[in-house]
Amino acid sequence: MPVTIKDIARRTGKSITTVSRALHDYDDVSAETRATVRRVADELGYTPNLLAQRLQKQRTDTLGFILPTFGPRFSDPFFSEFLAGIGNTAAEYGYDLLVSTQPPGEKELESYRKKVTGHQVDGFVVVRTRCQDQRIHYLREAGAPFVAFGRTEDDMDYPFVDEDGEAGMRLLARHLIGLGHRRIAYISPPLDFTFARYRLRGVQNALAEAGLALADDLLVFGDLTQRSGMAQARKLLTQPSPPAAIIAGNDLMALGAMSAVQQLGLQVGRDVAIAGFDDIPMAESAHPPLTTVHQPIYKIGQMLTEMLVKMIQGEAIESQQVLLQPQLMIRQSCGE
Amino acid sequence: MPVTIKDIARRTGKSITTVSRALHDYDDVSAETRATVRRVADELGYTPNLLAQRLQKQRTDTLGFILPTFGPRFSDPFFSEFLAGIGNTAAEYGYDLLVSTQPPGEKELESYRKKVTGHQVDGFVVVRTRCQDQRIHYLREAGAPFVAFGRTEDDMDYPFVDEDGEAGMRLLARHLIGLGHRRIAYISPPLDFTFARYRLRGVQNALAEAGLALADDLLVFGDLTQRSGMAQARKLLTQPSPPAAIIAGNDLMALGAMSAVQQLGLQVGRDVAIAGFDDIPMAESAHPPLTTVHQPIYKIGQMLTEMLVKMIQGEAIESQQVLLQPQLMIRQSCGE
DNA sequence: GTTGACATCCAAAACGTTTTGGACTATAAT
DNA sequence: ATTATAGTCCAAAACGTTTTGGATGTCAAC
Repeated sequence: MPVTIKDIARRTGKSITTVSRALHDYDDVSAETRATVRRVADELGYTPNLLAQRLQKQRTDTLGFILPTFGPRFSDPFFSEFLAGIGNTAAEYGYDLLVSTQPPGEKELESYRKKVTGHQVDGFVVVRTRCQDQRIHYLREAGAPFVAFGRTEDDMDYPFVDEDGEAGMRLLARHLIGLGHRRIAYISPPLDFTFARYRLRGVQNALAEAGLALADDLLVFGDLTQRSGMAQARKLLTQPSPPAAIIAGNDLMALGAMSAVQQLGLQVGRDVAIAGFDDIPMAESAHPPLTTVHQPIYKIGQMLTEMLVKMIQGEAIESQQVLLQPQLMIRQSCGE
Repeated sequence: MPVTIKDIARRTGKSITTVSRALHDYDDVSAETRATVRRVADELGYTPNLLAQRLQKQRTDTLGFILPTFGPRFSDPFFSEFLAGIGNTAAEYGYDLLVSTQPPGEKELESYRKKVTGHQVDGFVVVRTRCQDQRIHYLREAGAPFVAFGRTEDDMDYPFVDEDGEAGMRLLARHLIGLGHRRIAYISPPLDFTFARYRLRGVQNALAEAGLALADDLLVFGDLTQRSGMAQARKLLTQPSPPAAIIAGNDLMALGAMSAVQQLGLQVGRDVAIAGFDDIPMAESAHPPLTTVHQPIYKIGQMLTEMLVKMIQGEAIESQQVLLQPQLMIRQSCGE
């Protein structure tokens, strides 16, 4: 039923070779033939079978992106913005995007492998790197092109874009210290994420600089969700000697922490300072607006995709490893 | 370099036919041959070339989903949850998900067409239907399997899942009226979205029931983003006679409206009641928690995907058109 | 000793493209 | 009159599978 190149060949009386070449502007087909082939193709409503094209060309013009979903109800604004960055840029370069959702674990690597060896994608965007990241090991070993958002802790010989989370957290913690806070708590994301280690280090460093330390009872762990930010903040605030300021490892948890503060009848910014990291859109319009560290998520998606496409096309890329400098967004959640 | 069925054939001394059939458990290959083929395949690390498989089988085991992004910085928690619903369910049934981002408009339809006629996907999930939806017209005409989240206003002869937004808004508006509010404003999403019409109708009906009417100065339009919710709420509240309650057509705008209220030095729930629609995760932990209408987004993604897969596989589906009954989530943003 | 049934195998076609390596014609240069 | 040179064209191979339609051999039954 669908119209193929063969139909055009039959209709024009030309060979399929000629039709193919006419459609691709080869110069060994006369202007006249090219014109008729084009016309007939239009009349018949021909569109190439991309499967066949790809099988023949041995590339898919498709990028892979596996969304690390934790639990079924998954809703991280971080990822929708990142996805838009990748998706739009991929489209710009004529690439499609094959998206999977897959919680980290056993089957995760299998997903990557299947897509690589099954020739489903030309390359991968890896997101939210872990300290020892099997995905990166595998892709390197398999020789598949890929780029990553984030670093790893071991061998880092691969192209990535990341923001300097350590510097970001240092800025943020210094800001809080500058506001006079001494008891500063930190809600850390799980430490198997590389970014979590950098951010923790940033907090610790800034505190150490000021002669302070991150006491054990002021370091808690959340799972990046708002819910866990709320729970952990409540835990911190109902201690015998609660902190005066709480930094969360990401904005979602910070927003959760703000809820906890308010539920305890306290006022964010006056009674307790709250700060986050990421600067998701929600941060600006939260109440009060959240002090945080900006991360240009959309742009990072863009940069990564451009790098990946260039790698796939064999072009040289200027800088393989980009470390972005963070920008502090001072708003009202830490007081004036 | 990659190992093909031909390599296995050579290694085992069998034909490629036999190898293929051995790998697929046909019963016309001896147990012994099957075993050796399997062993050699494992040794060589064979994985089928999915492109070739698909070309031959004339199906792709891939579902398409085109994300209607508005503007570059796009971040709607609604979609990340929906995407997780589709993605996880698709994976469960062995389907991949091809995601594009594409603002509504000219090129949008071209995206659909290219993926359908190029045999890139077996079917589509269409989201956020419009009153006259070209996408649906096209897919119907092209005979491509698809399901939609939402209805259209004209011909509705296609499989969809939707929530009864009219009923939902009626519940919500009645609730506000029950709380004693008379001047109730509504921030509507653009009316080319079908769901926007239903929701508006729901508000109007409930008001009419109570002998009220939605005055012209109490009906404004936003673009679904938080920013526009804030702007429109500000506009409403700085009028000569501001409303006592504001309903927003979705949660994101409601959250924006809450910000506007607070920025004007008023208190949400006491001075102005605010309500939304969708019940995104953020709604529950907003401050104060947002009264809204629940919409099981993840589950809708699941249901749609299951329907679509069944359609593709030629199975009958029990109900082609599902209209979910809404559930009111009463929280604190409208007072006690 | 033919017939049928069964088990096991495989060559070739097919899916829809692109590319290779010419073939053919007409004109220009020798 | 031969040889180049362009300008057009196309048959066939290739990409890696699956499926079709037998082929071959063995064994039992008649």
